[in-house]
Amino acid sequence: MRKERDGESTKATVLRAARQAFADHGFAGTSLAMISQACGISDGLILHHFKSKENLYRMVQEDLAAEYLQVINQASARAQDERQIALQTLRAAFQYWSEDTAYYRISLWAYLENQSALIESEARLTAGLAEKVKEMQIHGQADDRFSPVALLTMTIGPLHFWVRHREEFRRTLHLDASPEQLNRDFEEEFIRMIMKLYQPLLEDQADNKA
Amino acid sequence: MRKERDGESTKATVLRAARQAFADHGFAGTSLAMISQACGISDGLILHHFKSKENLYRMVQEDLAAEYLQVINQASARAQDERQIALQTLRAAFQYWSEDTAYYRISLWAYLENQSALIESEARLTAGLAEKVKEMQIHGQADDRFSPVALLTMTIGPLHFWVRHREEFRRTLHLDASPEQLNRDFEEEFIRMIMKLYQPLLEDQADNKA
Amino acid sequence: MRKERDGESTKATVLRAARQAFADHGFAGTSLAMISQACGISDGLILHHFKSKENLYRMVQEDLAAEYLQVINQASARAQDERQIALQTLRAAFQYWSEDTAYYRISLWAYLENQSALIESEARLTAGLAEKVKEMQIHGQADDRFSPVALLTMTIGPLHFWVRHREEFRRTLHLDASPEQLNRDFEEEFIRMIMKLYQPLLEDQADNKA
Amino acid sequence: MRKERDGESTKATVLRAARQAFADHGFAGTSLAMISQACGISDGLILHHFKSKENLYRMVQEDLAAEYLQVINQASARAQDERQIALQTLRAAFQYWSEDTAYYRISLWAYLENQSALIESEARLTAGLAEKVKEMQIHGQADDRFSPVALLTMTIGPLHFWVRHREEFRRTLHLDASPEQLNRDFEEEFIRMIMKLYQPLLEDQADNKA
DNA sequence: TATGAATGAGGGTTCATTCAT
DNA sequence: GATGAATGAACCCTCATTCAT
Repeated sequence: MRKERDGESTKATVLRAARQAFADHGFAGTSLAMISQACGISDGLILHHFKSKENLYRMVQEDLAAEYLQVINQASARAQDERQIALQTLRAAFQYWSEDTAYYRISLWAYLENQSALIESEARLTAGLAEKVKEMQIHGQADDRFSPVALLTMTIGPLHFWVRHREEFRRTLHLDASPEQLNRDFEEEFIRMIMKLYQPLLEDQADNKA
Repeated sequence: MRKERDGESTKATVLRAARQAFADHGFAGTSLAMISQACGISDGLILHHFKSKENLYRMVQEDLAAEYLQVINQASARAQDERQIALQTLRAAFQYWSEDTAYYRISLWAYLENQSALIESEARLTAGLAEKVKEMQIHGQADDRFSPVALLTMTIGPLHFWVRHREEFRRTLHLDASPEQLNRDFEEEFIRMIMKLYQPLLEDQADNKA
Repeated sequence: MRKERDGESTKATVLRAARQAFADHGFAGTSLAMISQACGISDGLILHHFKSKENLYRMVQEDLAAEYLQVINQASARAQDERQIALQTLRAAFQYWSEDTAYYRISLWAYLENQSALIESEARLTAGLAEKVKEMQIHGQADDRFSPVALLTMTIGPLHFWVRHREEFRRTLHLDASPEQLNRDFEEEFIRMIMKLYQPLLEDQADNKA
Repeated sequence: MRKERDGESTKATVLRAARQAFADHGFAGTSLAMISQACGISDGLILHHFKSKENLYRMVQEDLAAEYLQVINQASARAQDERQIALQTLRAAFQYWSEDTAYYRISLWAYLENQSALIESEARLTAGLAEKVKEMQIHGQADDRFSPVALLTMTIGPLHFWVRHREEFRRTLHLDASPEQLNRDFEEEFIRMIMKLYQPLLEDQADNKA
């Protein structure tokens, strides 16, 4: 059948199918046969290009990490006003995860399966974000009574939680909006909640306290 | 070898080992042989007691769900002051997850592997919590400019995130406290952040706005 | 549950269930669990009474052989006219097989599975029948140009074949009679065919030949 | 070990061994390990080529059905005189079954195990034969006082019975001819019996009756 | 007599991987 | 680059049988 002899396009095809399969079933739950069937490329050839299943998994993860990083970076680059960088980044992350759960799911799988490749990429990202929060605190843009790590946790944690549970919410709480509408609504609420949380103590409040 | 002939204790032994194994490696990643080796009970016997691997998994999940529910209920029962129920529940959940990640991990696995047993138990729990948040809003104990779902997401999401990433934080941010200390510190910070987030608009703030 | 402590009735219950199961699925295809489930008696107890699965199978076969022998003997005993013994026997066999195929099926299984218990009982029966055919030939009641074995084969073979294929005939040849009616019709035709086949050469035919 | 890398020959080898094994022990009684050992091909590879044990069984049956059909068709094609087609077919079937009981046994297994693949092929064959018997009756070559189905049963039934019991006959009736001789003798007797049975009523007999 | 706990072997099947073509 | 034949280990599960109770 497939005799195109184009290694690169073959690899890309495999990576696409593998990403979906790994996202759906994790590393252990995905067999090369599944990927092979999904993209019409014999498992022999898959192994020829990627050495081993584990290596293929790693490449999928690296691909995803790079893609995600790019999305985040582009978002902060797009922000003209420097004060809006944080906001833009947040929105970009939210939208990226909302639209395609592959990254979110594979990142979860990787965590559970102790596959560290993705984890490390995420760790670097987190460290960068923590640094930015600290800067915001220094510039009086974030409440400095909380540690950067704590604020970060309050920021990203809900995003993860939302992506994972939004459908369940819709079902069990009988919310009647469409998934898309629900998502947009939450995004706005989320931004407002984050702003309330981050808002530094107002002077008059500080006075009140005294 | 094993000649105890006590079905109940055998089942308990298996359940304990299975919980650990499933938490560590998920359903697909756990083989009966692993469990068998971990608890010294032949896989034939495991199947004799639990019919199938899937059923064993389900029972592990049911066990966990019941255990967690009990912890939560006991916590809210212990609270003397009615206003503190929410706080107590939050602390109990935080501590339960912090001490033993089995529940958290298996719940994640179940989500990823589309095993619905645990999911449904969680869905019921979430619905109950959303109801409580709504009541808090009615009684003026929570900011009613946000939807209950949104507040809930901002509450539980960070908990999940913390449990999952605390070690990574310690490593990449070079935090020098012990894991236990770090955990206690975060708990306090977390409570304070939640309180800030939930705090209803003060009247004078409302005035300021106007 | 079952605490009647009546070994004999237990054995009988097991034998009944086992006969059906073995008839349906053969020796290899029947598991003790199937029998156990069918009659509500634990497989431990089944083995306690019958030593082994193989022995249980043998007992089922012996039961069947004895039962069949009795039917045949009673038939020939009922025949008042000595000349009708053969006919009665034939009819009895036909009816026994037609009503309950357990004997027929288990006899087939035994043949295929090289389980000799039933085979030997059948062999003795066949030898007896061959002897009777020889006597009929001596008394001028059967065509003596054919060997007893050949006549016997022409007599019993069709019976077996009919029992096995009657349903298939009904289906593929679109015969519209009820199974019971079809069976009765064939029985009569069969008797007539056998009589034609057995009929000794008439004298005038012999003359014609000369 | 096996490094031939010739899929077709491998499949043929497996089919040969499988045919024997299934004929000997039936579907349930045959394990892939048995076949694997018999032909020196690992069960993994067997499954690679045949997908499943059940599918392998089906292919064995299809092979046999095709082979048998060919034998039958060739026999009737060989007959020069049109009146001898029936006879030739009968002889061919008799010889095919006598020489190799694989077809006969597997057909029996299939009947007992309710595996319909072979059954249907046989059903078609039987329907065709019934049609031919009817034609013979129309052309005055077969006694039309009997139904085609009845005549067919009297024809094929004894063949089956003979193949199954000839050895038993030899043993219990102390026949001293060789198996081959016995077989040839029976074939001739069988043909003569069939001819007597099929012979239409002679006119003078009809007269005698009147 | 009766149960069911316990075992160990073997069942069919899937799997990642190797290798000849 | 591409296929699919071939392997062997591991998978879940079923089985007949033993044995403590």
